[in-house]
Amino acid sequence: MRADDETAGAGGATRATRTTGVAETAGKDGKYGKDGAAGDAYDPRAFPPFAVTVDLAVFTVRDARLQVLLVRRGESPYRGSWALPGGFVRPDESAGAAARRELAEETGLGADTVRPLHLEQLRTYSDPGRDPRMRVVSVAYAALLPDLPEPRGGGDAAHAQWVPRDTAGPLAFDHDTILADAHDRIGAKLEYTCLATRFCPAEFTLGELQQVYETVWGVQLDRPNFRRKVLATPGFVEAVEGPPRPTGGRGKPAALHRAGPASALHPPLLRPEGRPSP
Amino acid sequence: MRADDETAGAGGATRATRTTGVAETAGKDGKYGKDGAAGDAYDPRAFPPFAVTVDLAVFTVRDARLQVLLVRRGESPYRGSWALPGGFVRPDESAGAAARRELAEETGLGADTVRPLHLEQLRTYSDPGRDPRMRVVSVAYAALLPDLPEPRGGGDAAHAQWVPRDTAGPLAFDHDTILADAHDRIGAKLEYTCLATRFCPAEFTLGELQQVYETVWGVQLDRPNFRRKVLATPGFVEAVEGPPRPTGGRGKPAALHRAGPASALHPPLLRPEGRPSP
DNA sequence: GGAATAGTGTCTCTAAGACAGTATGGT
DNA sequence: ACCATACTGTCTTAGAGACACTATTCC
Repeated sequence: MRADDETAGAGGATRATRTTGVAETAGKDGKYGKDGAAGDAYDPRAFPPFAVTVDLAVFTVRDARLQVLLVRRGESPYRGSWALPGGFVRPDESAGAAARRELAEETGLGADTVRPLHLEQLRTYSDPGRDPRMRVVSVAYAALLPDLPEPRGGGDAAHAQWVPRDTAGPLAFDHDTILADAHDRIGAKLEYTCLATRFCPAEFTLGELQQVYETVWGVQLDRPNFRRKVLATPGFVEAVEGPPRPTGGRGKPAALHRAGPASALHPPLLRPEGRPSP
Repeated sequence: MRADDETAGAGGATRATRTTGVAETAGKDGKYGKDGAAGDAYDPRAFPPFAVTVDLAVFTVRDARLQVLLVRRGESPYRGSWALPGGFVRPDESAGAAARRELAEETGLGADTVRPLHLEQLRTYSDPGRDPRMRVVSVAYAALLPDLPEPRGGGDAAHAQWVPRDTAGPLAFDHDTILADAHDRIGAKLEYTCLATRFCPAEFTLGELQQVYETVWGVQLDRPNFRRKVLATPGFVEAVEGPPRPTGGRGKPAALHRAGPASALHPPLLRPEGRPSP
């Protein structure tokens, strides 16, 4: 598990710009919304101004590898570097809505396709020095996609691209940290939730589901035991009637399943070796 | 487990004010820091302005009850209501640093006392309608305190007060949700981390540690089994040499322990009944 | 002695790890 | 024929639940 607070933010503090004296005053004793020293009249300028963005760590499993959606930056700083997709939160939407909107834009998928996808708020990155130009607070989200037929549509999203997670080189800003946190979180959630099915299409084989676990965790699992565990967990998967599906040419075709109604796994499906993060 | 995205933020959208056309433009195609349509020159006003605050869910176990630190609001809206302590993030500090600063201010504890305390970022609340006056994005933190000798110091913090978690009535803003999320998260983290020792003083008995689990989870645990599990987990607790401590008058004095170097529990200490949240 | 809490020991049962063996498809 | 994958079954072991029992203190 990753250490998870950025409390020691003092390192970036000297570098940060104090934009206005007004802001400083508000932070010190105005304390908007918390105590009443300033009285009821509210001055919209009496708070420190921040930009709020969302950053997305979008994962899929393709070709037995964990892949992440990246964009190439077209402007400085970090011009030419890879970065996580993302953008501004608009004045009239929540961060979650912004994340879903950005996901649709960057993948080129339609709103209907994006709606049922799993979007999970990871954490918020707020170090004063994380963007050299100004104060930006970013709410990070992790998204899980099945390996969709339309890789990234044909719209504005032509610059977004799937990159294997382990070759995702140095990214812009603090996006390496965000990506690592996202990978950790997804791996941990596979243990005690039914999240893995979100990496799979509507109908999938147990081999494909096992592939998700093996790819995200980077381990090999025993097939009979995996099978037993999944089938013994009520509501994790449901058998689909009908003919089995051939598995990539070779071997016996496998029975199809779909995601069941359960969302949590009890007891959890712990990864081998005990340690939560590799 | 609690549903965890606020994607359906459209409900508050109609109520929100569009402050500037500039902001809207920035959100639509400026996309600061993501793509290069606007060129390299950066206009500090070309982003939607947000206020960023931190909210703290500060827990302790006292008198065998889970208690949370609340403040009473002195101004509208929600004047007179209880609320979570919190305040603005300053221009030169991270949200984590702001949370630690606010924790020190609200509890009246010194910076040295506050430094080693566990502060965990929960999630960020960003619904456009969550504050009726303006757009405020709040990063929520959970903090765990041992039952300290100085309940809340003697400074500005006279208005902060410990309240039993189950009687924490309707709170201001969306603080009921934040508090519920915080309780959920703390409960879940007790299962697979050594966090429980953070509720205890430097030296504690196994009975006190068990009391933490029972209080946060709201269940009864079998003492021998709890003992066996804790002692069998390497690095969870260490025996302290010296005389045992009498336990509240009655009964045999208990041996003292201190927190060990481990941070994760493998395998986890699952709560009874299987369900993650009560 | 009785009540209360600390601590030990033991039996049982669940579920995970390991792995042998069978079934059914492709080439 | 051979290989690859799907699926079944069995043995073993780690660890949790349940609970009987002993130890030490205050009243």
